[in-house]
Amino acid sequence: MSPAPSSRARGKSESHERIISSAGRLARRAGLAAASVPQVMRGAGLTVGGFYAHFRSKRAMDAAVIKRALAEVREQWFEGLDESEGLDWLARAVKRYLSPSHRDNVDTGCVMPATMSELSRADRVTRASMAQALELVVGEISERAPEQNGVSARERALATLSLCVGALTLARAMRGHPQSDELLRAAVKWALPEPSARRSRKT
Amino acid sequence: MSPAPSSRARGKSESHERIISSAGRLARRAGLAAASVPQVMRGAGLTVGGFYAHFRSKRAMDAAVIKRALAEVREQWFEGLDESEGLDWLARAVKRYLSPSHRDNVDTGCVMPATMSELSRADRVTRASMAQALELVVGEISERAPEQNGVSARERALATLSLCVGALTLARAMRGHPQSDELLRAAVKWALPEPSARRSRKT
DNA sequence: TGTACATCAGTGAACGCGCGTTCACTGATGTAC
DNA sequence: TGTACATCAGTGAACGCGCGTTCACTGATGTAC
Repeated sequence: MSPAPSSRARGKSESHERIISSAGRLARRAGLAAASVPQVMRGAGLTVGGFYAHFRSKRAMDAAVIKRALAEVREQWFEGLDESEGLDWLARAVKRYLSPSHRDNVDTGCVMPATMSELSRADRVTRASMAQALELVVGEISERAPEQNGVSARERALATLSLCVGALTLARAMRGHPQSDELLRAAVKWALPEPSARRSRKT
Repeated sequence: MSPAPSSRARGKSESHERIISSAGRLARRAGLAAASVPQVMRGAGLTVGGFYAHFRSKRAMDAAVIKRALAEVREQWFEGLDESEGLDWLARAVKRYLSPSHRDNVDTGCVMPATMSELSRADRVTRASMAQALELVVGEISERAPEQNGVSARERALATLSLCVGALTLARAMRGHPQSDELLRAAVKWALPEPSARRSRKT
């Protein structure tokens, strides 16, 4: 009557997981449009035909993938910085986000630089999925970001996120040109005014 | 021997112009990938077959379109702000760039939010075309941007551009949600610290 | 315990579509004599 | 001035390809008796 999840059902949810993770990898590398159904399924070790047992449409998968990938963005912002607080936490998070290694590590890095343009043109479901996930990121950053000179923690979180996403996207587009590194350094400096400048030797 | 440009030649360069401008419009609205050869030619009042008399390939057109569209970005940053200088100039430029009307006016606005993700994955020619055009924008903003608290004019130009592009892209993706306006306001505030905050009532 | 049937995750071929690119052509314009 | 030829911007049909989606099917697993 209430059948426990059979091993078959577990098999399916494992496949579902592999599909989403394959799609996330492709979306980070080449955008949502390049995460095509055949490519995604091949990346998951499956064949095209099985796709529609997992998602109603390609768009439905897009929405799910973005929700997942933005949850991973949130994890990455907080990962390994548990012991720090306030400006110290923000400085470490921003410097990590705007590092050359994050710029060069497209496959496992933040999904936003690779997909924001597409997302701004996506259907309502995908964008709602994104707005909700992004609000979680902003909310959690706000709880830790210090206010400064009449800028609230939430305003600062929104501005810092914009600055970080913009700078990383531009830096990736300029990859191979000297302006790319220069841009990352300038963005870090602007995200973290005076106080961190005093002890920036540490980085 | 040196035949003056005939009316036929003028006809061709006019077509060339219409093709680039059609592609620019489509790229702003839906990205470079959506600016397909048939769509671009239709928008220029021509048919597919004629395309390859104007460009060697779709990629070659992409490079030309981005160069043109970024030159227009430069014009738009400076347009109508001739009489102002320093922080006053920067404040007006940033507020205009991060205005709700620029966010909503995708077709004629800045090309970057619509194409940066694609550009970071484009071929070397397109990216070189972009890097060169972007350097011009940054250079000209640097000449007018005021330094502040040990941040040079050039660093500030790079950071401000990153912040503006990131915020506009995110705001467009969040269009329809209250966070969209909130994000634009927070980004303006962060781009223009204390001095402009004192007289921000004017806006 | 053994047999017959139901379930259902996944397969693989097929569809119509728009893409980038090619090419034989048309027809208006410019040049030579 | 009039005629024959060359030029060349643009046309439109065709190509092979990968896309999103559908569907009849296979075959392993679970259930009933």
